[in-house]
Amino acid sequence: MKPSIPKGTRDFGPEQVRKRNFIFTTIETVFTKYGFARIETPAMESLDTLTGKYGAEGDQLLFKVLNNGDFLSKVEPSLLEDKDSSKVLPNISKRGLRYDLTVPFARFVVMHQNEIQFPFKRFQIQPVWRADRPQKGRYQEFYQCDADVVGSNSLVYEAELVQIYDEVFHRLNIPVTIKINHRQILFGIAEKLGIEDQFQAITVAIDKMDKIGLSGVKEQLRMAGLATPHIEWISELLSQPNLENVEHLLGDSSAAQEGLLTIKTVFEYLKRTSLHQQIRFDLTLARGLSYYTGCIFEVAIDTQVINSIQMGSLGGGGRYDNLTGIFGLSGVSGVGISFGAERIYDVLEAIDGFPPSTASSLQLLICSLDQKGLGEAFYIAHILREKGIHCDLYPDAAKLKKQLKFASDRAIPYCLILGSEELATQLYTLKNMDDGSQAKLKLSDLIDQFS
RNA sequence: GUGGUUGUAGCUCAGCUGGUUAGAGCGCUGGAUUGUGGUUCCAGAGGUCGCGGGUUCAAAUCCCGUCUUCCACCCCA
Repeated sequence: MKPSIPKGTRDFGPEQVRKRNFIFTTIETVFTKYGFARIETPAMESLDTLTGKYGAEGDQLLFKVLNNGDFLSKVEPSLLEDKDSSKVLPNISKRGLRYDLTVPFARFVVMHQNEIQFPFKRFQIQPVWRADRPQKGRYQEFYQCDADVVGSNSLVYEAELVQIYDEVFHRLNIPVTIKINHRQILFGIAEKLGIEDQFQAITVAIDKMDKIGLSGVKEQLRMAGLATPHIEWISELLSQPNLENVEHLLGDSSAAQEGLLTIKTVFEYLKRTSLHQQIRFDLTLARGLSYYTGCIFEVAIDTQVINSIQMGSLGGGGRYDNLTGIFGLSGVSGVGISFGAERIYDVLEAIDGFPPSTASSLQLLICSLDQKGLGEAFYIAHILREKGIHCDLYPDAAKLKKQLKFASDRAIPYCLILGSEELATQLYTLKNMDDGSQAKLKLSDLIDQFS
């Protein structure tokens, strides 16, 4: 059979793993510095835990795991005849692959609430799975890097998370804009116009601003059934999207007031920190229909600095008031952010931003010209490794040409050559692969040179 | 989920409206150099043309299905 892997999944070779780890360890370092502790949760969760948390569309994108055993025999024959998948599904699948890290985390918090000290700061870097249609930068298996704080309403965490975004992208050397908004400000628009029931339609339309422009948003609102004066009013609001103007136009909405105050407080906290990245209030940021209730964040490439790459958001997050409520623990507020590692990878690849590969961690390769030399090479490798020297031996007494090419291809800086002459004199030929020079050394001198 | 797109040697790609043994560059292997790589020269190996079916005297080429890739929606990281 021809080997293949499922669509939207990937293998990672050594070089890709190195580059990915550069991203992961950078994120981990910063998370840890801010006091977040790493946890891990299983790839599979009970389907009960996952379904209904991501909306009807999200449920469609969940990967379900079939029950073990003869699962069909336990299903009512009438159910099978109806061919209604949604009815049969609960009978044949109890588990699914996690869709994100936030819901499993909420489950974790509720299950371990008695062991956890609040506010609890945790981070998690693990793969998640979505049965989405793949595109470039969108996969069915991909990693998320999440940091969340639960059990506190304090806005210092909003400010901290902004700092984390700032520092991670500074360390990765990617210029970004950190956008911040507040759900209550968006709700204020609907409230002010007295059309609270249209809140979702309004946010979905506004969210597309940077993609389809003001006229496109107006068209969307029209299709959603908003009255023309309302559309014009929203249009005016969107064309003056700085904090002062929004305050002026929305100030008499109580919801918007709360949101505006929150944003101002966060900016106040950040005022005396030296941020490297652009941070901007952005009224058009809406973050879909997800569970956020307070501040929302999104990170995108700073197009003022880099305009050559089209790339969606590199991260997002926000505050959710009652995430653990569905698992029976109410009154726990949380705020969190996520990094899109796959997209960050693509950006770093595009701007050539990865640190240069030290192609080999090996300091030297031991080459032997005959069987006797190979035995000696094995022994010398053992001695050198005991001294902590990174070395390897070519596994056969192949042609020297082949062995040197092997070292050359792997950018190993030195080769030690063991032939009959070297064995007889106990003086080993050390070849510098950079300039081609050679020297004869005793084993003790060799150890001195490399340790 | 809707509409479109892609698949030829290890890699990047040619192959026009169907017509003999499907090509190139790079890479790989061997030799020039029987103990010296990264340069050069010479030679060689390597392909179920994504998979399955159909049309035809004849299919990499046309048709259908399927998988995969990428794109636009939807949504999202």
